[in-house]
Amino acid sequence: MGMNIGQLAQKSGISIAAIRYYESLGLLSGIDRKANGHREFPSETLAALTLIKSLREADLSLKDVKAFLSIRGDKKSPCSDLAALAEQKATVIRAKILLLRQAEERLKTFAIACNHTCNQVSAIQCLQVSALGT
Amino acid sequence: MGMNIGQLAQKSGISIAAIRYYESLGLLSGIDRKANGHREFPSETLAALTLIKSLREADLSLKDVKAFLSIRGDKKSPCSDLAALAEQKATVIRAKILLLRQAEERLKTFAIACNHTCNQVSAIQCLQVSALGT
DNA sequence: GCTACCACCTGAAGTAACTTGAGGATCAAG
DNA sequence: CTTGATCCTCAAGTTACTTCAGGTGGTAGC
Repeated sequence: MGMNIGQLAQKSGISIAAIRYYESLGLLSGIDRKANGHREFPSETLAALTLIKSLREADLSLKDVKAFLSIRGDKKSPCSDLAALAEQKATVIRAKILLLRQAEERLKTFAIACNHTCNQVSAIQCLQVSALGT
Repeated sequence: MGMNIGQLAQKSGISIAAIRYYESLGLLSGIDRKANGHREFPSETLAALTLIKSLREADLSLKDVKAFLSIRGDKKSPCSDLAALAEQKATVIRAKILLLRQAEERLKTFAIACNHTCNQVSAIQCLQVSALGT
């Protein structure tokens, strides 16, 4: 049942150092030590790490992640707390997606404009041709 | 023509401290000082800051931004350098958008699942109901 | 002339989320 | 029994800033 940190890192796709860092922040619980001092993780830790990874990919701070995990761990917390937090964070993500889409669009049209005039003009003229940076 | 740092910050939406930081990294050029030591920025700086902001919103590192700016500033650089860089970064952004969309989707379905069972179960059951974190 | 206040200055330290490095112990294999 | 992989801790480095402390310059009101 118990896993060591290396296996956990491999299965979760999170680095060993990061796992230790999460533990130091109190995001992971129920971690035992073997006689030799090596960590022994319960299988729940993998689920927790997967959740952390998912939330981190959504650019939630570790503070937010901790809120999720602690609400999840607290049997008395009402469901609505989690739902509200999730909805709030989803809104933030939507805003970020919009910003990224704009940036992508700018870069794409910029590259196209660049290629149209390429070999004829210099980079600086290229940038003047496209709308980027103005 | 010349602007002071406060005006620049206001027009660009970038903090005064960040502008000074960008200057310290060599991203901004052509900055004079008045007799009293205050910075005096040429109007081009506003365009540069707008470009920086746009690229930073796309999560490009300041190192990447510097590459953009220096290729732009170098009259000898061929257009293709900039176009290639732009295309490469656009690809990275697309990948990020995908990740964010997945995360948003997960949070949304999670919130819905949560609300369905709300007031009936605790948060931990809520998380078990939804696919999040499994 | 003096005080208040605002915008500016510098240098240093703090923050988030890790990564990297140093130096040492342990374990599994040959 | 030594070699190499894995583990440990603690400290420092990284990125992109923000915040703080302490000081200067310019002007508006009294």
